[in-house]
Amino acid sequence: MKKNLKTNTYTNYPLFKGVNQNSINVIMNCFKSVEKEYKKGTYIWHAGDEASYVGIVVKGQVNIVKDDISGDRVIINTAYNPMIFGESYAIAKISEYPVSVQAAVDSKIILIDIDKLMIPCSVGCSFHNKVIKNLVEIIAKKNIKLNGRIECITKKTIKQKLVFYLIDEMKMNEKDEIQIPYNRNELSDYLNVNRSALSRVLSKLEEDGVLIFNKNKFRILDYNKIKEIMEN
Amino acid sequence: MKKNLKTNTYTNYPLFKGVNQNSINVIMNCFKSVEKEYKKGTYIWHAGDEASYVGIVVKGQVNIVKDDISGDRVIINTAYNPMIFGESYAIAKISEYPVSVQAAVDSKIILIDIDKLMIPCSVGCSFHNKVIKNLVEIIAKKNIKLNGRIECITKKTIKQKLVFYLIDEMKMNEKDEIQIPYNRNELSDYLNVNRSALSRVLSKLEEDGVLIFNKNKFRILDYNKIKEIMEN
DNA sequence: CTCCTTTTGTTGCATATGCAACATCATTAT
DNA sequence: ATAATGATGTTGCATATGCAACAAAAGGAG
Repeated sequence: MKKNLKTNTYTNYPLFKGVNQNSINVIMNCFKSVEKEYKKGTYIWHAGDEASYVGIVVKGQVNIVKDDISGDRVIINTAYNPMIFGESYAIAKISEYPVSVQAAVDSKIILIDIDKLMIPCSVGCSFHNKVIKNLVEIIAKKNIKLNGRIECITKKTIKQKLVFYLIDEMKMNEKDEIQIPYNRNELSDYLNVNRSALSRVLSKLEEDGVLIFNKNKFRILDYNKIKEIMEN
Repeated sequence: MKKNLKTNTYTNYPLFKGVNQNSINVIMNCFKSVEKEYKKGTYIWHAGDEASYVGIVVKGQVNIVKDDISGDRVIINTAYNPMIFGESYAIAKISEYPVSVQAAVDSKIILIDIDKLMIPCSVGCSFHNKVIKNLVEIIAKKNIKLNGRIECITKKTIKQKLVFYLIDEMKMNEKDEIQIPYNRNELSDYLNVNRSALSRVLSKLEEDGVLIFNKNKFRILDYNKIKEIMEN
């Protein structure tokens, strides 16, 4: 499971923005970080576990999920390379994770010890403070994303939630055809709607010529109708 | 409108945790902060405005809201003394506020210039870094609260949303009778449900002996029934 | 290829809730 | 006190969608 982290480059990771590879290597050792692989469907951690790590997605995709007593689940957020997850609990000093993290596909994750990350160390880690500053910016952005998430979920109809989500993703990727990181089941968990009801709405939208889709690829055809949907 | 800030104490504000009053006074001047009063219903800022300030609630209550094209609104969050708002946009360097902030009651707000807050100054502000660290912790906690918010909104029924919210508030206040910061209209915006439908559910819950309420005071009577509701 | 599993789409039915219109009660101003 | 305004509760109706059960399609393993 363990691996020599020095062989990888992490300069493109937001967490290490502005830090050169040599420093990252030092930091990584200083952090006592561990790289692990997770098969699709397995959990990086469960809600209720002791909050000890911040995760970096090296490969694959993880969903931050909340399962409830009645067997329902919501996908609260999704992280893929080069994103991180669990950082808020580190900073807010929460003792137990309130959410679970599950590998959506086979994934490779670096787990960093929370204490090591937050307490600047003495030797060799001159860039540690830089990392902490990066962390702050990441959290602030995630915060804003969560606001958008709430906006999406609170739309009245499935149609509106779906369209809001798709348009939002398209804006972010600056493309009018996007590939979403969810299958239907996951998308319904993300939008917080029933899967079959979602299918029904999707079929209707395609029938009405609003959009076309194939698997997890979506393209908007009629922006006027989209606008109409959102204004309704 | 303007006021000499030195006359007030701010040591109990999370933003100034660990900073003594003298330093706070220096910082406040260094920040070029302004104290303003807002009548109930007026806006501290609108979505789309240039993001220039972080707000501190000195008195009253503000709702962070998102209005959409179809005239619906969601209350994303609520801040009262001694909370702050708008800090994420400061740190994430977002140019326009995506949300509006409205005074829920007559309120007194300190507005701090974003740039002044984030860029450590040279003279006299030795505690500036401390403030920034406080800011980080605040954001992380808000992040976690937003997760809980999503969990609440995504409950299936109005009954479940309501109960989830009330129980959550009661846990936080460690009381079994609470006074919520919303009237019915605001509560419906917060839970993202129809006001009259909320009233209907409330009446039903009272009729069934699950809880009692008067205005914005709520008390749980039957925890078994509560449990049943959430497990259903 | 065939078999099995997973993913996705379809459909009938039940129902929670959005909506609108009105009633009741509380609050504030004159 | 009276009037006006706002907050809250009530109710009938329409409907979006949750749910369940099944069908169809796609993907993987042997």
